[in-house]
Amino acid sequence: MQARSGATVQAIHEAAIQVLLTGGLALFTTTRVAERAGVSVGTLYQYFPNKQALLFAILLRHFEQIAEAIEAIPGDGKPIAAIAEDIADAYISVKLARPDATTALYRVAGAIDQFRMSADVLKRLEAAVVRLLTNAADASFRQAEKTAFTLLSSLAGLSRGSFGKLAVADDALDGLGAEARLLSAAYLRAAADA
Amino acid sequence: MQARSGATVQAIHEAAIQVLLTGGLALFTTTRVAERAGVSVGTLYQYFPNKQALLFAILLRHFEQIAEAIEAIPGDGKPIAAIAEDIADAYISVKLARPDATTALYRVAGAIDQFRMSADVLKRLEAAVVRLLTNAADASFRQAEKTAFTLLSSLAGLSRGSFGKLAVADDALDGLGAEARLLSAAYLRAAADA
DNA sequence: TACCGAACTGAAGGATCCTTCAGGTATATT
DNA sequence: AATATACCTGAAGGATCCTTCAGTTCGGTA
Repeated sequence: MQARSGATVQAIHEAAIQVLLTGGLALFTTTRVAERAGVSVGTLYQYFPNKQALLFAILLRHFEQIAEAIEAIPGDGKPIAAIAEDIADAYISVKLARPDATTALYRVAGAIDQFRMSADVLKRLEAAVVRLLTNAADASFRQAEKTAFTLLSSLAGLSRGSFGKLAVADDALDGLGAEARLLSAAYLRAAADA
Repeated sequence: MQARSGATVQAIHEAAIQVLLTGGLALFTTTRVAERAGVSVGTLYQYFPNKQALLFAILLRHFEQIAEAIEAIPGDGKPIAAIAEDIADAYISVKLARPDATTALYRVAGAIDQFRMSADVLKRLEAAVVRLLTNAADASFRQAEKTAFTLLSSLAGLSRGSFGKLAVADDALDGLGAEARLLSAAYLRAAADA
């Protein structure tokens, strides 16, 4: 009995991403999403109180996936260089796993007050990085929170930039992983206490 | 005779930023912008063919300001460390000069197909950075374009993240300049040919 | 089979919004 | 002062869109 509804939510979720991908925010319509999901608008509203909530839900889930990926990194005292690459890999791998979803979500980001609505997930993300920094074998961080924030923000920027460029250059994603590792390692080395 | 219209365009421009700042994209309405600018909707449509064009215009101008700031950096062979800090300073200073405008524009970014609509300015930005990298006294860059892109993207991410955090933390901008310099210098050092 | 609740449908209400255009007002020129 | 030109006004047309809800279908149960 739950099977039906579960599949429906999943379908709506997926349809939302597709609609976002094809038409952007401007054509992101509850009716259109429902249609694409193969259900009626009424059904959509049975699972999401309003349009914003739907938008927020898919954004939230994406952040959670990134958080999970970073939390899954073993925390035993590895050298900072290794940690840096692990974080970069975790971050980028989630983005690359669903390039379409990633692209779609970058279009929503502006419309939603990201920090006010998903401050918890962002904190969780930051905490996951802080934990890794703190456990580094060969370095310590006086301002681990700030360092984690800068690292995550810059990785986000690089990712966003690369996916954005995809619209005009097919090879925009080439070497993204390598650049992310380079950036991550360089910054963490520099941010560590001398 | 041109004075009137010039002031009007300027007023609309400014009003657009304010409206964006108060209500976000959802409440960004041609009528509202016109009202805030102290003119009628008809006047707005005399200078901008449609809503998107207005949005695009303010986004474009912002990018141009950043490009100008980076192009203004002297290109004589300075060490890479100095160049890195110059770039970071130029970038961040534009953002900090009008924090409200910056915040407002980050909300538009998603709605507009950034790369398709302003590819020229972005290329110009990238070229300005490439020029500086090429003229560095103590380093050479095999892939100057890619390095410039990564640098700019990561700076954008850090800036965006910090301004976004402003909604929940008043001191989010503290130390932004220092972090940007640290990030920029660390990455460029690492990206330079060994 | 008859019944019940969960899940789903989709037309319609109510609210904006974008854009146009016929007409008004200010400034400059002759 | 009269005329031409540049600017500006704002009501209204036309198009969506979000959201609701009375009614229908489906899966399981007695």
